[in-house]
Amino acid sequence: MGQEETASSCTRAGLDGDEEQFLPQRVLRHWNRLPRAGLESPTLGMFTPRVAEASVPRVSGGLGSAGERLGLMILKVFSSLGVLVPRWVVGRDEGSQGPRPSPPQPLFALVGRKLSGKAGIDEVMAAAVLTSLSTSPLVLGHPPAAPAPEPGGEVWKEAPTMSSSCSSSSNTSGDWSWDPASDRSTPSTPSPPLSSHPDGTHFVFGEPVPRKRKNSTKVMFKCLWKSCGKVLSSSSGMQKHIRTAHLGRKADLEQSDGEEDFYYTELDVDVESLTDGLSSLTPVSPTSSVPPAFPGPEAQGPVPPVPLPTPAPPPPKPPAVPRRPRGEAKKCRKVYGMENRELWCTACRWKKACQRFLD
DNA sequence: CCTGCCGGGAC
DNA sequence: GTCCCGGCAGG
Repeated sequence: MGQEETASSCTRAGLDGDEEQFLPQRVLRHWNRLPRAGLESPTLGMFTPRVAEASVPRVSGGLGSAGERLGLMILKVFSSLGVLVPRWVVGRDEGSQGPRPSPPQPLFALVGRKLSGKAGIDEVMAAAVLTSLSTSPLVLGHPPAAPAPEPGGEVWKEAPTMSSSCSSSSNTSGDWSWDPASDRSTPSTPSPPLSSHPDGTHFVFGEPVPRKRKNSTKVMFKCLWKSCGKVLSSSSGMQKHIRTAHLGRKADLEQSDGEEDFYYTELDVDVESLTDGLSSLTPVSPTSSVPPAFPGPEAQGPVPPVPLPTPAPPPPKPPAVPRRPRGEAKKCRKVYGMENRELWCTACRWKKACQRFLD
């Protein structure tokens, strides 16, 4: 069947599923094609794409038509990447009610300060915005529901909303869009400053990252293929690995179409940690690793000491986990009967909690 | 007794 | 990791 067609259409309409994690390399590729005017390269691993909406850049800061062209450029770049520009990038909402939570200072202002107007500046600006985005917050967003059109601002549906073939398996893990409401509800989300810091450091989620690589770090290449995670020290080696191990191609393929690039990413590896093994290489995912904001009573305050269990007497059973109450729903056994055991969900077949008919 | 599923063992 | 089953608890 048209597996590749489906994949490519998903890529165009927006990344989904497994494809999501491959974005950083794509961003980098675009980055590499742009004139960069001495700008830093984008920080990898900061993109978790999800197409939800696009909005037209409304230029703030009096950039005028240059800013508009920049906006179009950015959207062009992002649309070709299959990524949409989150709302805060384009600096909307200046007239809306209430102060915006934090980060969304329009990037245009930043870019406008950095660069003077010249022919061809659009691409440079777009590159700069890529840089800025690469250090921008990744906001866990709402599901790709209909975005509320911005009154007074043009709303640009650049990329189509995700096609049905792509959205069917949509989940919330990679949603990527600005949602002021949800942002307000997550006060613990660090409000990252925009790309450049006066002292020349990049901030990634509040963590200052040295602009220059330290001597103790080494660039490694991590395979992003599902459940692979292989780390190699050379990109060519990684490409070879992906070609042979995952793409089923010949290792000595003289000319590759570059597809391998989608399946690995760079890592800055602390050399010292290498001596402890590579197990700690898993890149910190800005989305998944952020603990849910539980402003509970013990959220602040001193960290409780390690709960040392009282020296337990030998035959004592830990208090049993409370059995989950029996649900109302009929489970596979009941629905299909013992004679149709092959129709049961796996869990039911294993006498585990039913996965098909959840309570 | 029937049902759901926890805990644990085999592979 | 998958797969299986003894046995327990609730109905």
